Amino acid sequence: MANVAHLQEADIEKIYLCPLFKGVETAKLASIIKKPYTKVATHEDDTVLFKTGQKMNQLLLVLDGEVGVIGTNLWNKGSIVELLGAGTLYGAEFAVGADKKLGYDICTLENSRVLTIDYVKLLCDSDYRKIAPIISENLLQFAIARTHNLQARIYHLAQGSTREKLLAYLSDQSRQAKNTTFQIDLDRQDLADYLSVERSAMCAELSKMQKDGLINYHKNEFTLKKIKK
Amino acid sequence: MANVAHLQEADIEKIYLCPLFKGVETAKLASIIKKPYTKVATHEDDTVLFKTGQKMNQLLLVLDGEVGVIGTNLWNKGSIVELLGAGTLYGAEFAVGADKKLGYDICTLENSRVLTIDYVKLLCDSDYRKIAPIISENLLQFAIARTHNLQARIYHLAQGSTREKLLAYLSDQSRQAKNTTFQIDLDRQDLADYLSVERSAMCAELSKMQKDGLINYHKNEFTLKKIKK
DNA sequence: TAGATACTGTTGGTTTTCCAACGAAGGGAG
DNA sequence: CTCCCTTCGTTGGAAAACCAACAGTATCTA
Repeated sequence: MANVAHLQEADIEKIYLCPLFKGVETAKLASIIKKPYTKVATHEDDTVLFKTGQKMNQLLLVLDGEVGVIGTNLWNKGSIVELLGAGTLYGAEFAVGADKKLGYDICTLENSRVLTIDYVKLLCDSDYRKIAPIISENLLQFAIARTHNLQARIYHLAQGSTREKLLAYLSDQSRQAKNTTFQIDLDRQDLADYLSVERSAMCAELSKMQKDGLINYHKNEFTLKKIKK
Repeated sequence: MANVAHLQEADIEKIYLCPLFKGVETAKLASIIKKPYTKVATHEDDTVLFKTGQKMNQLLLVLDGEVGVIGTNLWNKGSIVELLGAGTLYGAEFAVGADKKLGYDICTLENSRVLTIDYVKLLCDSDYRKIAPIISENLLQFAIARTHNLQARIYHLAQGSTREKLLAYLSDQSRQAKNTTFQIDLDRQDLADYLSVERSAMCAELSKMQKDGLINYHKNEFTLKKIKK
């Protein structure tokens, strides 16, 4: 059950930090998030915010808690496609283009506070129009960054075995860090979820890979032992 | 070894059909593809066109043949992330934004004819500037459509078992067709590649699913037997 | 310091997938 | 029609992943 809530100081910060709003004057942004088409609400865990097939006409910013993007097949079996933690903005893609039908359920995974912006109304707002060019540009950057992230995950997920998934993921992390030694953000469970494998099996595979001399690791620090060719 | 080639009548058609150029006057488009920064070349199969880590400064349109996007890990093991068949445009994402580093190899999988547009030069062309607003808008649409496709594939790939992958994929196809009976575009091998499973194992699983009363199929026509709940 | 609470690593039995090989069912082409 | 070639389905042994249960380690708090 949703309850109307109010913006707190820390929330404003999260809004400003959204890539979509980068470069927008804070005063102008502040005026928008005080309009009536912007709402903040608290939801219990396991609350469905938007349902598959429905028209998506809201931007959604998670202020606290965790929200999941859930794919559901015709036999009503659901699975988490993406996690939206605090500070994550979702739905910007739907603000543009003809097909605004949502392909997933959006559902709270914990008690959460969520800000929503009705962008049909937003687009009509004359205050918005002043910052629209910046946001349009940001939206393009945002969409493109997203395609890169999604394509990377596809590369990782499409590998046949757990070992190959790990090697693909770790290789990309190493490239990003420009170093064969680097830290990763995810803990074992989150990494297993990201790669869609069992945590325990993944741990075992990491052990083997270390024994086989491919990698070294301790906690979240990994070193890749590239073979000369 | 790349050979310079020339545009044929059928090629022009493929260019016009690119979503990126939708709504652009054909005459204006024709003038651009005759500029020196647009090139057509034939390549033997297994030719690397662009390499991981290199700066991507070209749009790439496959005119004939097949080109693969290949992820390669630090141990030089490669795997196909995406297939680019005839008519496919690749690289538009890289024309915008700061990080233009390519994360994959682009490599021909057959003898292919490929058109490339150097977009650094393209962006400077005064003829291009006249159509730039349309292309910018198209690019945004293109990027967004791409995020939807990629997210869908992630949903399918992230399923734990072959059966679940198939159910997720078929459910989405059914939704698109707005019908529980529908045809799919992919043959068995392509579907198995898309879902990253073995073809034979997938065939066996389809059989079982039919025996279990979940689906019916014949060749590429499937019917989903949704359970009432 | 002791206890509670994550997070990580290990192990063994069960299930699923891979893999290679083969048989069956369709199309063309000669 | 027959032959060739491609696609689709089946099968059985080998390999890998799942799963549950448990042991080790670090951190935090009382």
